Amino acid sequence: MLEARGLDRSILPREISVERPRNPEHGDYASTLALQVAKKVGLPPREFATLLAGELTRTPGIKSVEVAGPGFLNIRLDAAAAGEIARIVVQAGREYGRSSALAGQKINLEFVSANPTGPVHLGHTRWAAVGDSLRRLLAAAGAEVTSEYYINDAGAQMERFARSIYAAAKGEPAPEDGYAGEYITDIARQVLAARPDLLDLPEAEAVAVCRDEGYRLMLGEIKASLTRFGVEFDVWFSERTLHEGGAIDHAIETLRKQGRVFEADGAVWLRTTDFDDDKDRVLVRSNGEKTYFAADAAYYLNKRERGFDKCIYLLGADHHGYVNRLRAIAACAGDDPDGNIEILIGQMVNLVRNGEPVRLSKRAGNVITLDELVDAVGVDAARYSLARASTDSPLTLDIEQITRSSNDNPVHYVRYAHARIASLLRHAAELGISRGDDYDPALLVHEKEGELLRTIGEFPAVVATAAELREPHRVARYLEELAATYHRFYDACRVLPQGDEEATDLTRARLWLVEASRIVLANGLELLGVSAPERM
RNA sequence: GCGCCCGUAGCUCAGCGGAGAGAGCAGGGGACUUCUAAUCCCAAGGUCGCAGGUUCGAAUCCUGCCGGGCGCGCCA
Repeated sequence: MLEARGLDRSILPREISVERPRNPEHGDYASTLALQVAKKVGLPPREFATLLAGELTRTPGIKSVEVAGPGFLNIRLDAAAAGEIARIVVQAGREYGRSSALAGQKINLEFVSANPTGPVHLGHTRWAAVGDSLRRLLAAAGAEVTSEYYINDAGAQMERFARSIYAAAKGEPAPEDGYAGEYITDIARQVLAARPDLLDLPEAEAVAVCRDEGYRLMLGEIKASLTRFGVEFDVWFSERTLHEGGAIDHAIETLRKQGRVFEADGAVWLRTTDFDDDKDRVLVRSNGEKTYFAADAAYYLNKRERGFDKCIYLLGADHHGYVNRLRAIAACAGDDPDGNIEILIGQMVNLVRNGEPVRLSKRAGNVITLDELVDAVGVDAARYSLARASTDSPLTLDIEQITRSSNDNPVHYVRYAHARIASLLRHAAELGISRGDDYDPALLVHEKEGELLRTIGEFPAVVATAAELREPHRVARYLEELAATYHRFYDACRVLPQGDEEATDLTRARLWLVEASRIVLANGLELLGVSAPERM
């Protein structure tokens, strides 16, 4: 058609996008192609669209193509073609939604990484929920992903932690720069139980015992909390091993070879200002101590040496000042700061209780911890509530609301859809009705059936996009839409026969659609780490 | 002062170049001899912070303001 008008195909965009319009009146698919290229073709958009429509209408499976508005192409499939998606979903089962969009990428995904000096609190919990979903998403998109927790067990905070436990063991208040909170007292009690001789030891030795035992106990508690939350880490990486194994010296050497290391004022610096950082960073202090930043650099280089093409960091907004310096580490090492390293910043989680904002402080004793949140609302509601919001926005959770009523959480709406399907399928089994092998999609002509088919067909694209953009909340929002579409279908279309009626071909066709819907709901919830119940 | 993020319905938040701007909750009115009414339907609710610009088209991109959050150590 283009050639007939003396035009070259190069006027077409590299990718022709066909999208699913929000408004069902705009067809099963819609394209803005005519609007985009009409000017180059030299025709009014509507006229060009009409030509395209004529071509498309001759394509098998397409029922109609109409031109709307300024030149939109609204495409409708015939029922048989549209219904094929249910067969695809049922046959793919748990695999439906997986893709190879990110195949070949070896990704290191680091998140939570809470200091082993206190319990996992709410800010970390947001990352636990989002990070673990992201891990599942990246894997579903075909990436080879390793989840990793960086344990900051080498700095001065470990010393403050140890002295805080020691003070508690002696029944004294926490040191001024120490950690307060009941968990310190609990740990002190456990340390005393394990080492009844603790208070008889020389102070330096006792503090060392408190540090080692406290660390072991605290890390165990953190792991237990995360495991209970359904979050798995492939690697628990100790900062201390970087110091002890000479990795920091090795890193400094590597950076020095790149010509980015210099000495000034008796300290060793990395010239991060070569790459967008506000100021250069100290690697080795004038007193000979290596900085936390030096460990960060060594850690990044260690990941790269372990073969990861892409190192993703999930950090809280209170650490966003680290973004440029971390990127600068990669750049100083000769890596691509836009490719080998990727830093995601999540905004704060605020809590409201009785109308009063609850401030979060790790030092204070009244922090909301992961365990407390889970005790209050359960794993499913907690994970879902945290994962359904974009991490770009600060999130306010109302403790009273999510504690008070489970119905206030969209997670129940989605899970209920799954339970409702499971119930229907049980009922079908009791009646001896099965969907059979002969699926006739042409029978699914009801408007609500069409909407449901279109929605389940979107799932793979949602998963791939969510993985590429690192935005798990897209999956949650999609599931809410799918659940709503299913509930509307259920309301409008009777599936099983009533009374003395016999099962028909339509009954069986709808059972295919119902099973396909169940599969997509289950696969989507799995990506969020939320359970899909058989009954509620 | 500099940097990052956010300002969309009463509240919590989606949408981030396309077609009267959406969901959940709260509040109003309907639908249960139901395959789970934990649902559905209807009505109501918005100068998409403000002002310019780019575009056939802007909540969406650019610039500048205004408001809010968080950061800017030879701390970790």
